[in-house]
Amino acid sequence: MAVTVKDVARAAGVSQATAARVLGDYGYASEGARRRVESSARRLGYTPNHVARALVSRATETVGLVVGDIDNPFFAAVARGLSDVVERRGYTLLLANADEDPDRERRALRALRSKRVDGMVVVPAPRADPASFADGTPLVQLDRAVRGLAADAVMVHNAAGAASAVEHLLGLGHTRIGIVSDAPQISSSSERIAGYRRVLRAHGLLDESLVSIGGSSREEAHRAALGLLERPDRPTAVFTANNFMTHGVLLAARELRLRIPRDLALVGFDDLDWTMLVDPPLTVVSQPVTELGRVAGERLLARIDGETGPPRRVRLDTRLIVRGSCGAML
Amino acid sequence: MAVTVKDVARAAGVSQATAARVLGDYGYASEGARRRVESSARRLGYTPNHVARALVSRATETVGLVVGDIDNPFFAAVARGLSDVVERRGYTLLLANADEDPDRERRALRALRSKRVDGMVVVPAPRADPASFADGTPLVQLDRAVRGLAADAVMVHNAAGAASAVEHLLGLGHTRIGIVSDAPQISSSSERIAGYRRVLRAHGLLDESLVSIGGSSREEAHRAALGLLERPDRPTAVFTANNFMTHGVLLAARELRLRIPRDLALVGFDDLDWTMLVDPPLTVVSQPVTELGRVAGERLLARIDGETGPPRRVRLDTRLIVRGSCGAML
DNA sequence: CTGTTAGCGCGTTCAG
DNA sequence: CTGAACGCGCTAACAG
Repeated sequence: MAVTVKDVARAAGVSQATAARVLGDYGYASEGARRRVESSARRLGYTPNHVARALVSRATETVGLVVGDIDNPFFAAVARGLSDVVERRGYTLLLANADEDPDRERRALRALRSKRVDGMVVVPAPRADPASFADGTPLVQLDRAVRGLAADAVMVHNAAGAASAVEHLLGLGHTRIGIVSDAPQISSSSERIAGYRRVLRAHGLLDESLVSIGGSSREEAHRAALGLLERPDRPTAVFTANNFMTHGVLLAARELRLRIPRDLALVGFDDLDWTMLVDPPLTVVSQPVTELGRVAGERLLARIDGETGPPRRVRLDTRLIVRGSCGAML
Repeated sequence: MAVTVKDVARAAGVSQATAARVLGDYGYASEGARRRVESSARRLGYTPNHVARALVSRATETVGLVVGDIDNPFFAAVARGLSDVVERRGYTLLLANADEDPDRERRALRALRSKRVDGMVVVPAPRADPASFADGTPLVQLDRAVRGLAADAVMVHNAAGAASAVEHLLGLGHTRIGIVSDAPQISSSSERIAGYRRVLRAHGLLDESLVSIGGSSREEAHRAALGLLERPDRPTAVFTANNFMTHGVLLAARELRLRIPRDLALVGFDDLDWTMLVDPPLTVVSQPVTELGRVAGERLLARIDGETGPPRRVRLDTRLIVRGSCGAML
């Protein structure tokens, strides 16, 4: 079916080596040979076989991306940023969903490794096993870092971002501030929780009964939020550690007929398309998600290009965007 | 760096062929040999080399996905559904963004072909060139179909979906119903526009000045919506042909201080996470997006498995979900 | 059951 | 500048 270099060579009346040289654009070739080869390649519809090329060059020009779920807008934006950067260099993205499950993640990593990706960026699952990453291929972690894994990582300033949210709420006069987060086994979440705790503790306002920690899905966030908000002594403000948690709180607030911001102030982590479409528009800690993917891509390309040296950790800044979900400043 | 079958064979004291047989799990091997090979494979940390395997088996166990932009929730959900189906069969997803640009699409297709994907599902760009798809590898189109391209396609009943939206509006007493859509070169959009026109024409209410057709981005949709809604004789209801258009109309309505549904009724095509979070919750024509990806995956696998026969077109149903953006029934 | 021998398609010496 | 010859890592006959 597929036409090979050999076919083209025969048609052009040259050796396979010569044809390979002009098609692969390396080594010498006379003007005449080059023209003949190129024309018969076009005529026969030659398509280079990357898998054969990869076998000898030991480079697939492919990078792997392992995320929790591409259907989560955070991961989708990351994928976009990464894809933009690596595609410009001729790489293609191999995608795998791990669903925040270490086993699926291990399998995904094994598959990518078998396919001999030139490098990979991974958003590690909670309780990920550092050993499953250990092997020669360049790796950069994104959003979270696995304990005991010596590899590049690009993340945001999670603690500072969370702190900015809590301080904003404090400045508005709130004293009972809750948090809804997913598992602290996710390093970014644990850093956000830590930032939240640090600020409240400094103000003597930390109340552990207002800390609600649950699963990673919208549904679990919804349940967690209900648990926190149904109580008579519910918090007057809530900080959510990621977009799914924000979604869950919004749903719960609606069910309990809590008006935002009058009955409940809200600051979410991560900005999304729809945060300014809801009523009131949401005050959020925005993170440069696409940029996260781009920076991870650049880091990875640098490693693929042979950069050595100790693991590098890059932190990007978050930005508090004040909209309407906390009411007006006093 | 990488340990090969030959290395394992040597360590286990058997021939390379025998080691290959147990590692590849095909052909005969005695219990003893199998054990020795497996243990040395584990000890050496053997990872099968899929690129070598693919070279001889002529199957990469990889399928390509070409979408407009993975950052669009519609495409992300499609990717998820497709990924679920093909991963279960051991395939991995190779992802490419074409940004609704035929040139980028052509390049993406060429790259995927070079990488020798076993098949691909493509959401064709507007004005896509049928010729760029023509080649042996199994292909299924998703959401839209290219004119003159004889290939499987899985789509929704676009015209019927649009009609259900317009009829809903008509039933509520609206007589000036507008539409905001992206380019009709996208077959799904043109079918939605056609459905809209058909119903209104049947009622003698079609007014071409209420038809607003623009680009595919949120920004262009926003501008188009402003153009339609700023006029004194603006429509009392709008149907939007996809989620970006819905976003644009919502933004424009807010800027013009049009209250929904009192000043403007809205039905959107495509349901999203946030449609029930906005106020009022949006009435939409919901399409089974993840299912679209799954069905495309099954179609593709069938073709990869050797199914022959004429192109098959599959249409999935949409469903009108009535929420609050059109007000109450009279 | 096992080892030997060929390739898969392409990049890469190394003589001409 | 060009061709012959070899090897990347693995699957696939085919004799033993």
